[in-house]
Amino acid sequence: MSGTRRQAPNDPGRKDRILDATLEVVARDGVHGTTHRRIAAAAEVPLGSMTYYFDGMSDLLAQAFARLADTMSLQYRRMLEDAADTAEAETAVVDLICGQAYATHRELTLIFEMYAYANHHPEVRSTMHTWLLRSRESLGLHFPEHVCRALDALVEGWPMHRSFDDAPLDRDLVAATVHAVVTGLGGAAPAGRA
Amino acid sequence: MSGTRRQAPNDPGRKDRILDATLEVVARDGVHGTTHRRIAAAAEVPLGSMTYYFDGMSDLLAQAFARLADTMSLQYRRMLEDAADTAEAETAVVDLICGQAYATHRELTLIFEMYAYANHHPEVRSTMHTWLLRSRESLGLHFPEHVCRALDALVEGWPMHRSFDDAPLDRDLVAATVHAVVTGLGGAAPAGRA
DNA sequence: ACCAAGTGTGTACGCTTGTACAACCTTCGT
DNA sequence: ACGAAGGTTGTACAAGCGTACACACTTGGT
Repeated sequence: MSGTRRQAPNDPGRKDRILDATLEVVARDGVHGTTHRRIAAAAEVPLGSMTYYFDGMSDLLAQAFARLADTMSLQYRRMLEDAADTAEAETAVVDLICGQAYATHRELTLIFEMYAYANHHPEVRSTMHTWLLRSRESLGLHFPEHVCRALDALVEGWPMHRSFDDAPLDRDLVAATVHAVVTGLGGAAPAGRA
Repeated sequence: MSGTRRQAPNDPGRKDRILDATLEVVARDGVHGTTHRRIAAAAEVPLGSMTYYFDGMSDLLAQAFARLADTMSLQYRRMLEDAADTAEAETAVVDLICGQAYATHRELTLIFEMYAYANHHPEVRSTMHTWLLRSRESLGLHFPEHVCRALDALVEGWPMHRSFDDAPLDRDLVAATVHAVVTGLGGAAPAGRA
């Protein structure tokens, strides 16, 4: 009457360690410099584990990126959940953009890699799409739909500039812009929409 | 009295054709799937030409991406030069975002690849930086500095969403957002700046 | 017509890669 | 205590890679 499972894994949690190591290598060397061997070395597991736990390189990267998307989505949502009113929500959005806690340099690098990779791998592309929807949903806790779209574009685009610009982001400018979008778009959808 | 040049190239313009082919392959297979052999096939030149014209793969990609940045910068600038007043400039920005003429799907894919690659290659990173400055300069033809920064973030971020969202971009919403940013930030810099 | 001199190329080599798999090891039910 | 079943790994291999380079070709000056 014992279950089908005869033996527990020798090293539970190893799969997760490999996924973490994958993101580490991708952040350091880019997808184009990521190999099974480097990941194995980073995770301190034998090479054979790569094919044992994952069905090839695409599968490995797909799962690693899914993990990244999940982590980021959760942070995103939490920051907006913690806001009590619209004013605090605006501040949260500014924080997301300025990246004190949200998108560190490492994470930004990973996001770039994921974007690029997603364009050539439908499975990752769909993960990306879900992430997008989740972000919008989080913003939706405080703002109307059309404002969410505009804000999310800012949250996406501005940190990217931060990544290639020497000058640090001007927090006051970001705050002013967010405020302009929120109040400027008003409560109603723009002309031409239902 | 003849110059130092003893012989003209047999096939002038081949270097450019290789660069174009490189972008073609990168757009199709991503940087991680780009090889000398595929580029050579796409450009219909022998494999030997790769090492003859370029000093390795990094050099090749760096020059190809520089070409891309140049093309895009020029389009960007032209659209803003053609605007006669601020209202037309706003429309131009909306066009840039909605991507009728500016960032096609192919170009967007290439930009993603370049972003990702730049994070691991200082030379490309600096190309990226120059591009950023040129964009801002183009916007500067019509808008004050701080507005340029906000607008450029939108031009960057929104098309990225377009790339992963099924629903087409809502032009009216984009126009309303651009207008909100331009008028909302007003003529003066936000508090806290000189 | 011919000869340098520079342009262009086919091929070969050493290396790294992804992946498979036979052998080993750990655990659990008995 | 022990066998069997499934978890785990070291190693091997074929494929594909970047790169170098000896050779062939094309051209311009005379």
